[in-house]
Amino acid sequence: MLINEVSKVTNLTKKAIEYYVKQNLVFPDILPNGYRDFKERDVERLKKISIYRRLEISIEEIKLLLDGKTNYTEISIKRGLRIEKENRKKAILDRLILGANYEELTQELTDLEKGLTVTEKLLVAFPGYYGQFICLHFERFLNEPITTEAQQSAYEEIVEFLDHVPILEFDEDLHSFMLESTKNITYENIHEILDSTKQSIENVDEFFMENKDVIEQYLEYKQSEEYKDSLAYKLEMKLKEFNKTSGYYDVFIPAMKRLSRSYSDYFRKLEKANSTFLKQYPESNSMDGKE
Amino acid sequence: MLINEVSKVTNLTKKAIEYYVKQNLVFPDILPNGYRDFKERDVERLKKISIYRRLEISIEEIKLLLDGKTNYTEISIKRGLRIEKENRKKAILDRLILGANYEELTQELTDLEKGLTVTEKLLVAFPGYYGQFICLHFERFLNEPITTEAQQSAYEEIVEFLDHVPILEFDEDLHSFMLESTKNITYENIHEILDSTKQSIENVDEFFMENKDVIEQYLEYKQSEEYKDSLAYKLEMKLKEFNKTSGYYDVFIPAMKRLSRSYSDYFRKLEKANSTFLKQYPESNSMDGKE
DNA sequence: TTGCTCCTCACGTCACGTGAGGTGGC
DNA sequence: TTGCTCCTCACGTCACGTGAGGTGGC
Repeated sequence: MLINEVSKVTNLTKKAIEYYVKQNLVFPDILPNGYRDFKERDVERLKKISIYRRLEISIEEIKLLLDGKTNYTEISIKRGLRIEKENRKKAILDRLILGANYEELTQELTDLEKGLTVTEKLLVAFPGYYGQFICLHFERFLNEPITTEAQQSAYEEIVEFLDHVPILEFDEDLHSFMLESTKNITYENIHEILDSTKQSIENVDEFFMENKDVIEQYLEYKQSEEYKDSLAYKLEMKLKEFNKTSGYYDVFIPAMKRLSRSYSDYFRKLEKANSTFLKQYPESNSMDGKE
Repeated sequence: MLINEVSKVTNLTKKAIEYYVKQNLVFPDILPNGYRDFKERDVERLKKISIYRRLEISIEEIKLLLDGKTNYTEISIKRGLRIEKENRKKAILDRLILGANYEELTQELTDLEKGLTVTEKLLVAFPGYYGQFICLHFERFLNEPITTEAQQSAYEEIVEFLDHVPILEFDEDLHSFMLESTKNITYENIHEILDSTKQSIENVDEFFMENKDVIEQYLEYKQSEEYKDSLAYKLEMKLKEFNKTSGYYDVFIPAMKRLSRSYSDYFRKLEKANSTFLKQYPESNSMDGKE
């Protein structure tokens, strides 16, 4: 099929198709006269690409999608963050309408941008779903203005840490395990998970009462051979190890506590919940990984 | 003040400042050695520009803002529409996560894009606040899928109309009157106005009862000499004239009724409200301008 | 030969960033 | 002279659009 016909059936312009060919998104055969010959498989790919582009997914991300190196979840998370950011900026714009003064808005913009910097760096520093999860987790605590010297230096320490933290690399199997097990999750889902975690930490006793069965089942599973042979276990060990050696526990978490009052409140509650948990189930390991 | 110092006090990069100079956003003096000499007034402008850029306002729009040829309201409206669009796209993306099929999503995307096309063309075709108002007004009726031939041809007629409608030009005084009287309005405000209009049309009798005093005061004002000398009157006449001669009433409104079921419902209610109104206040003109 | 399709450059977009190469000031 | 600042090109970015100029197929 020549480019003109492909253009008609995919509703893409010839120039767009040429561009995708040059970007190595599709690989038509080249006929002896130099004409591009698109097969059915190319046309199908182009149709997908068309949808993705109309949803404003970048060429780079489309490549990852088509190669199975990312999933919609990652894109959805980033999109959610982008929309959140636009909403915040619009809110500031609307305060400009109401006659707020420039100094004040400059300060607010700076605080907003600092929060965004940290979330973006988290997303870059930690791979896949794990990065998305901790990104949205900490994002909730990054809306406070930076007013003190201590906060400012904590912020700088965090940025320094995230810029130099060794990249957490997963082998092929762990990576595809994570992709596969999180492929149906959206931005909103993660928010729900985070909210319910917060809820349970606020009302620890109630949570333990209500979910006694589930918790015990979970603990049992975690002791089982089946679990210890699983990729989930391998992943958990890998993350624990990384958190210990990278400075995540020693540098990042303490700095977050100094940066954000709401985070240090959260952390205190978490510690309390954890000790309650340990009293009740002394045979288990702690609930770490939820900092 | 030389560029290095300006860069420090404004927190802009030298390259950004150079770019703004080249784009004629600021006009530093040029010293005999070719160096740019920024005055206090330039620095203040650059500080504003910095805020605007951080809010993602384009250079072109910043020019209009600084020249007083637009206000924050216009920007807020466009921003609101942009965010709305991103939300809709994210919703489609999330349905991709849930495994919706491509054909279906392609159709939805197409419907979405058609709605966006109309809103954008409305914004271009009608100036300032008036365009924003009717844009958001009709936007509420543009979320229906296009399933029939009749709808498709109505859509094409609307696009054709909007692409060729003569530009509604206001003189300097009308333009600045409109800018001035709408400068404190946000995207959300317009939505509130539209919603309350809709409410009053749904419950006409109640509305007339509750607002008897206000309505009568308003009608009296509209009969007064003061009103007939005002720019508001001039604006109203201009819009009425335009709506009659441009095809707005004869082409656009009928096509909208064919395109959108919800709009034709709304229109019918509006007509009923209008005749109730005329029965009650036969001396007044009709309530037109709310189509 | 004519009219159509196909191909590959080359340049433009938007708001700068990243140099290179040259000059001015102390 | 040295080290710093200033200046003006020139090229790159992202996802194409808009031609120009040349070739292939019927």
